[in-house]
Amino acid sequence: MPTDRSSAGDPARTLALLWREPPEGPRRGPARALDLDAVVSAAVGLADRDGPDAVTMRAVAQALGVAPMTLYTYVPGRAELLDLMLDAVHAQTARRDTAGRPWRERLTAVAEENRALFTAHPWAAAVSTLRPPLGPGSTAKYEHELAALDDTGLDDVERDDCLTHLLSFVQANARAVAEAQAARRQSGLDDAQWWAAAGPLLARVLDPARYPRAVRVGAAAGAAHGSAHDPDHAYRFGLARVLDGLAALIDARR
Amino acid sequence: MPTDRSSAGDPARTLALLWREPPEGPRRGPARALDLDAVVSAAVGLADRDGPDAVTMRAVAQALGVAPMTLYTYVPGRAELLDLMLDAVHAQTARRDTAGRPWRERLTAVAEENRALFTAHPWAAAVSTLRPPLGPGSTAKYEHELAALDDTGLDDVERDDCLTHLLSFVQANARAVAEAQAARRQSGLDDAQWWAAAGPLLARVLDPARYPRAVRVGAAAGAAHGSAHDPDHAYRFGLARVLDGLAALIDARR
DNA sequence: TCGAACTCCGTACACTGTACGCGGTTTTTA
DNA sequence: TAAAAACCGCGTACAGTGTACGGAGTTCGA
Repeated sequence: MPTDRSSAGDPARTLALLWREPPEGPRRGPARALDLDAVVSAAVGLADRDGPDAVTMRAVAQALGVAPMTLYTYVPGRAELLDLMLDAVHAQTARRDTAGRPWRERLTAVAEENRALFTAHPWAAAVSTLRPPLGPGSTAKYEHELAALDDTGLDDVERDDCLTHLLSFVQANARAVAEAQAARRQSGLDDAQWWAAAGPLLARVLDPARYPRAVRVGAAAGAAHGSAHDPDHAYRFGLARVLDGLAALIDARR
Repeated sequence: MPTDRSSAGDPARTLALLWREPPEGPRRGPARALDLDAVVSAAVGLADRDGPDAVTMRAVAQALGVAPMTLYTYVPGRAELLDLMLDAVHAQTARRDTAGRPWRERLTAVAEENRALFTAHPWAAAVSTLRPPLGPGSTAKYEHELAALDDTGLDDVERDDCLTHLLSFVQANARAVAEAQAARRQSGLDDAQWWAAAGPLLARVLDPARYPRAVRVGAAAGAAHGSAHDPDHAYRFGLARVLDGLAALIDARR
């Protein structure tokens, strides 16, 4: 009987994989054909190209030229694979050195780096970050990002709060982008086609007398950016607001 | 041959359902056993109790005492059902009248109302709001929330920007709550059990020399709120920051 | 009166994650 | 040196998902 007890959802097992800690004791049996990194990077490649839903165990296996069940000797299950994927891309993110620059510029760089991550890996926005993988990649990322809050006069708890707030904003924005992408992929309709189909009915049903502000503001917003919602604009607007909000806290501290 | 062309993903069809516009022309065939509201509220009940994944077509059908395929005479598919569910709960949200109060109080009320919505219906945070259902419920909600930005000196586009920013924050926070709930439901581990299992390995691997800020700040944050991440605290902190950020814009306008 | 349109729905299909167990390979132990 | 134990790869199978298709029964307009 293997020493594996209820493998799925075991935090220790997942962490051991994240940190690439080989199970203690001597190994027997035939040499492995693959290694964990190969599995993870095949999955990342799939997700980058075809979206998060493309990461099925069968698809990853096929990309690697093995049978689906073979993956389970490398990874306890799909959920853990996603954790590993996230930590892997966290490890690869560019980290600008902004030491000595003003805090606003440093935090802007952090936001930009995260935005770049989500641009390169849109699926990453969709996987939960609440309880982050806590692997080497995520930890290094966290360390780097905390450095941007050095010399702000904030205490440790506040630094975590500020960083969480900033990253949560960037992630929310990235999710909006990813959802728009997914919606287009599934429906096969771009924004113009959607409005062409929906417009007549909406015009009949959106009574300006009943919804004066909604109709007016909706039309203005739609005209300003080309579409109903422009995530790029929302990012620029939102980032400025977030930094202004943090400024009220940080500049008061010193 | 029915007049239905490629029913799934047809915006006009979905909008007609949202606004409860009966298809034109006379109806034949036997009287319907259910109506759309019954289907939607059965689905909402299921989601409220058992989470969004519990809303399967088979489960909804069983709750209503009909065969699964029967649902498809009321709703084009699961995606549209989710849109209808969202619009339904949007229609039911409490809307405080804060006319005459200062803008900060009005926006706080809007945030609070949305938070209450997500508390009552955690699944709602998970469904995309990028391109909102645009049904009567969502439209009335939008109208109400825009009223909170009356007399702020902002132009129409800015009002939409500000509201989107605020709501996006509240939704991101609600998603964190929902994800934590889902993680607990699936793993069967509460926060203490997770740390008990993960702690030893983390202690060995999180080298304070390599990750000085991460270890220090992580520990401080974990000690401050009981757990690794406290969404309640994040909400209070974040809302204050968001309002401060908007203040920099609004107070400059007048 | 008859066909069209509509009802509800049984069956079937493609797809998912993954439990179980088998045969072969390698290392450790007796 | 032989047996046992642990491991690899993986074929098969199962429960679950959304939903396409088409049939049987019902109601209405022509």
